[in-house]
Amino acid sequence: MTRVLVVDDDPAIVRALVINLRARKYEVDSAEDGAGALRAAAARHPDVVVLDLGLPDTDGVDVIRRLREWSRVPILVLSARHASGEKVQALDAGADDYVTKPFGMDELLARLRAAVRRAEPADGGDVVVETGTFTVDLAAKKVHRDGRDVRLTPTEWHLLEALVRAGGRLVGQRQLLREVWGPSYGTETNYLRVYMAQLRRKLEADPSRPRHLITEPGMGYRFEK
Amino acid sequence: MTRVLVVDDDPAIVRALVINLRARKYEVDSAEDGAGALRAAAARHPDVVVLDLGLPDTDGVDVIRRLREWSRVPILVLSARHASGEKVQALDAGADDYVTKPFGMDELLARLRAAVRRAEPADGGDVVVETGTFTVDLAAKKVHRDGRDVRLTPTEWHLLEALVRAGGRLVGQRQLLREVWGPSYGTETNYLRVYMAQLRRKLEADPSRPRHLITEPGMGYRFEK
DNA sequence: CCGGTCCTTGACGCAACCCTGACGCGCGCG
DNA sequence: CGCGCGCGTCAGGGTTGCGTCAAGGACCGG
Repeated sequence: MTRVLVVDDDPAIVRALVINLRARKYEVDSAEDGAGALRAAAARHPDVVVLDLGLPDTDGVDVIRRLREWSRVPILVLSARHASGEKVQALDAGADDYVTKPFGMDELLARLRAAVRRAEPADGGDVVVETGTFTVDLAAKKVHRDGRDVRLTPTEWHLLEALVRAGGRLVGQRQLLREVWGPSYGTETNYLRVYMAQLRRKLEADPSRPRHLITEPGMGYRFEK
Repeated sequence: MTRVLVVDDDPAIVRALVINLRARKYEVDSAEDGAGALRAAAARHPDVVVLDLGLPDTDGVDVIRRLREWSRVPILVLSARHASGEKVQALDAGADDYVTKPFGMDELLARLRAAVRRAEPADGGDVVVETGTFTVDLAAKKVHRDGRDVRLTPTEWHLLEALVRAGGRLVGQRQLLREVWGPSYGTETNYLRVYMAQLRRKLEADPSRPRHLITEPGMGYRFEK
């Protein structure tokens, strides 16, 4: 879950933001001055900071600078000042975006999404699924087993991907055929038999007794961790 | 030097931006419609795009989406519309920032600096990638091998860069073609064969048995350390 | 005007992949 | 008990995809 730190000395604005963000499944912390903001940022490591420039104790730009000394968290500045000098200062100090009050909530949320989205892929969001015998990396399109890479043909990979993406649920033969071979297929269940066998030969410890690539007779197939 | 692509159908705005940017030592390209923008982006690989939403040929949001299919270049949207719906659309399509006309030049420049600054370290996590046989310096655009520089042609470099930037993930042939040759390509897989062979000849210890520039038959290519 | 570099394009051989048909087996049902 | 059905296995043949080489043309600098 994405964690947001909201910093503003106006309780009304904090409340409005907290309610809106929580409703959208963000995890929200808040602070009402610069010192509290820096403390909260250090303690909670938010994924994005919404920062009002007009704080009671510190100059907002100074808060940005202090934050930037050790963190790259996206900072979205909120300010009542329209003067371009303020904006330039804040942005050059390390802010990522600058929104003037009064602001539209949906615009702010969109800017927030943009800021978070940008920061994400740096971490590397590969989806890896592990079983007792092998490992599937959906992002890298790689399969690992016993410390070695397993070579899969395109069709084999598509089939495995469709099963793994289903996340343990049963996938009907029709659906499987459509996903892998295209929408005009649906009855060629022999394809499934052949390629499931090949997958099991490459991935299962005992291909004749599959533990992860399970067939549900008459219905379809299922991937189990 | 930072390369900027300016897209606007109003010559006055383009001229103003070009002059201001050039004065600040940016390298500037420009386009006046969506098609030209996509072409220029593919050909020149800008570090940031300034994009007007009101283009004559294409919907601006569509340009963003097309760009995002193959590129992560920061996009700064310029628009005369203040409606928040437009902003949300553009930002969610993949834009990084949204500025309404008329805009202050210094504010725009500050937002541009912010966008570029953000993008730099994201790519530059490991600017230098080493393998057992050769070294790729993404920042300096140089390849080292056995203590000497390897001379790569522009196309060879683009291809290598696209693979290395993927960080071990498989890159599909379509995507590779689009990133290197531009969005209008996608089926010319023979290009890939020729240039992969040249890269392997220059970089692999045994070009006929590549260890780092791997082909996954029917799917794409992969760079491995 | 000439030489070199780089990109594009075509042809060819070879390996790998996809499809297909045949067979065996277990199971349920008539 | 015989039969049909669904599934797993195997092997062969047509086709595709990949690597390689070489030639033609555009572009640039001398």
